[in-house]
Amino acid sequence: MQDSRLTIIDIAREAGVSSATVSRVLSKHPNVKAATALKVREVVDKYGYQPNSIARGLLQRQSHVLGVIMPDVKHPYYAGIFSAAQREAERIGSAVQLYRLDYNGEVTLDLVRQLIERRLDGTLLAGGFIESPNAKELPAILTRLKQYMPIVTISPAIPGFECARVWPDLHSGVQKAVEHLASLGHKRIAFIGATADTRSVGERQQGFLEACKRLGIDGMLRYESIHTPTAGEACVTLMMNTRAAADRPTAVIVVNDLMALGVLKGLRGSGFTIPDDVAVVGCDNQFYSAFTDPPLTTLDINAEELGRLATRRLVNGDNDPSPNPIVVVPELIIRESCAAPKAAGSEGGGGDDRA
Amino acid sequence: MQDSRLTIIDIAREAGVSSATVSRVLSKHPNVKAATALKVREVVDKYGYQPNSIARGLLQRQSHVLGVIMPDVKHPYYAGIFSAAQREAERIGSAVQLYRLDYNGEVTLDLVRQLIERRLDGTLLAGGFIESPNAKELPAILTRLKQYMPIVTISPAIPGFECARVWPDLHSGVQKAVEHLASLGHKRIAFIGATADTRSVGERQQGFLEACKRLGIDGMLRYESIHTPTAGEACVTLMMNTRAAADRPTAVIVVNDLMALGVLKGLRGSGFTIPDDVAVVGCDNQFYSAFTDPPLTTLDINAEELGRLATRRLVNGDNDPSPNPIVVVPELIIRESCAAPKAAGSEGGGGDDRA
DNA sequence: CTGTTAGCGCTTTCAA
DNA sequence: TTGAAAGCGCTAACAG
Repeated sequence: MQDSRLTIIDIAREAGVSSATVSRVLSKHPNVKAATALKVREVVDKYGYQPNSIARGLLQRQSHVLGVIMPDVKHPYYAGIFSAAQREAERIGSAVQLYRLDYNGEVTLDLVRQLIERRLDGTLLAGGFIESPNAKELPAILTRLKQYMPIVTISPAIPGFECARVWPDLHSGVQKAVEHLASLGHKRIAFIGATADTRSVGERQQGFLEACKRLGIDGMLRYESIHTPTAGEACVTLMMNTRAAADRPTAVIVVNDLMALGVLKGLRGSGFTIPDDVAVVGCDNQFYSAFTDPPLTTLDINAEELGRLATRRLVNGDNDPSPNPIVVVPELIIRESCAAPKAAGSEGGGGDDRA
Repeated sequence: MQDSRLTIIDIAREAGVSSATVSRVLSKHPNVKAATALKVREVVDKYGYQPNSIARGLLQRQSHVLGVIMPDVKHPYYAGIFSAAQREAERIGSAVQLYRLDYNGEVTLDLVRQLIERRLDGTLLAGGFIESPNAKELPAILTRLKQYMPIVTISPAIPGFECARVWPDLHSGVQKAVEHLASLGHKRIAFIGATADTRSVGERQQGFLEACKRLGIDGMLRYESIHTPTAGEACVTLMMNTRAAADRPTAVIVVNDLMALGVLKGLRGSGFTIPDDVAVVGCDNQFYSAFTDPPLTTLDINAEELGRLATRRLVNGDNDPSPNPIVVVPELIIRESCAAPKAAGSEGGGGDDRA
């Protein structure tokens, strides 16, 4: 832990040149005689000298660090975004720092202060907190942050604040799911995980409702703002066992794959066969979704692509002052969790003994 | 993007004091008259001045940044570690940067150079690359890195390199799994995902083999160095359909939960009932493991705890010069994927029509 | 092609 | 209790 005290001046002295020359050699500046460069490199290698990028950053006014703010990297959706951001940053020699913000936490002045003090080269924000309708101060805080560095969000438009955005077209994505189900013959479909809290969910709901209306489908919303497997299990169990067979949906669309995991389990636990008794569509296309029982038909919103595009945009920010959002179109991945509904009137699954 | 040019000198001038005084106020140094401090704060607030932590870092020789090097944050195990590292770092006002290294990539001089140039306050390493037996240069490279900053690894001991470590006791953990299966009456157990490449797997294998020997169990190793669901599905399908019912294991232990996902699917696909035809134990206790079909009995190696302890150790590094590894004891989470084997000689599941 | 010089924005003795 | 001054390690004119 001592070598780091070696400075460019020591190297310069040892090589019999000035620090400016060493600097030029190190940054591959052309105007250096080959012989001089060689000698400097020898000394650098001999002592294992490593320039201090903090000092360089101070002078050049950039840190070569990008910030990423999200609620939970453990969630595969965010992990995908973060991972992609890291790879993009790596390509241009930058590092990414992670900052956490609870799902419903507000972007606080404190967090913003930290980002600014660290003089990050840019910040990427993703997560429900951006969409929270009760985050009154959000626009002001983001506006402040934006005075100091470029910002890109993976989010719907934020009223009162403009910046570069990347966002999946959930609205039309969910419509694809409904159309798929309709083409299979479903007439009663439930959307599980509806909530008024986040706009990303709002877009899904709205797409769902519109498609149902257009296609003459009885679409029902099941509200549940917590999108965990546990919540999904409870929610679907209640829904199915609480109503007569004729009133039960023959298909469900779940707000995300994580919650769908619980829906699948709840359905199996109540004796329903998937997809025969009830078809299930998820949203996210997580790595595990091809291995559920049965493999889950789901909407791929391509988190990594979102992260990649957002980071790229952040990095090219200056070329691109105030542009339209980049829209990523989700793709419906058809697996085995959907089939045609059983003929109306026949047994509605194993749920009857419970109702 | 202009305000950041405001420096401590501007504030000092505006407040009619020297920059030293502003500095003292900002860092809550006691020797400042209350009135002076107040005036300074007023000016700071008025202009929204934000100190430059890069400049401060240059002087104080620390960046308040920790580096985390791992193969893939998208993998829930690594995501857990990284997330925990972030939280721990946050507590002490530090940020975490992610650096990626492929599973079998070597820790290169280039990566190490970057860490040193950025003058990180410490580095946390986790992942198979640390364990690769063919990484001949690893000790030398890590030794170099360690000259510049504290290092903690989440790994088995690295021959030729000493540093603080945190590691789960996989050896005894897997024994618990075997014991559980033995107590259920299993006599033929397979370990899926064996490999000579990584020592973390080696420890599992060894624990498995020892427990089998001790308990008089016919333990078989299925080699497969790629631990994906797809590989698990292929591996188990081959194993089960390739041998007569009497030779098939009645239980399998899978090297991790991710691969177990595929094993479960392969087994179902071949017509085996879980747990009656074959019991399955995973390893990791991922968030999805409670929601597989059936819910997976698994060894919880507690990635977040590993990450938390490792980070804490990194931060307290100086108090703790060259200590023993911290060992985390995994816990067997019993769910529904294991049961007693069916009476010997009875139908071995749906696999027969294939053998 | 190379050296001198003047900082980048902050902290920290040392004196006052 | 405060200020002056000397850097932290590097880069970027500007001369030469």
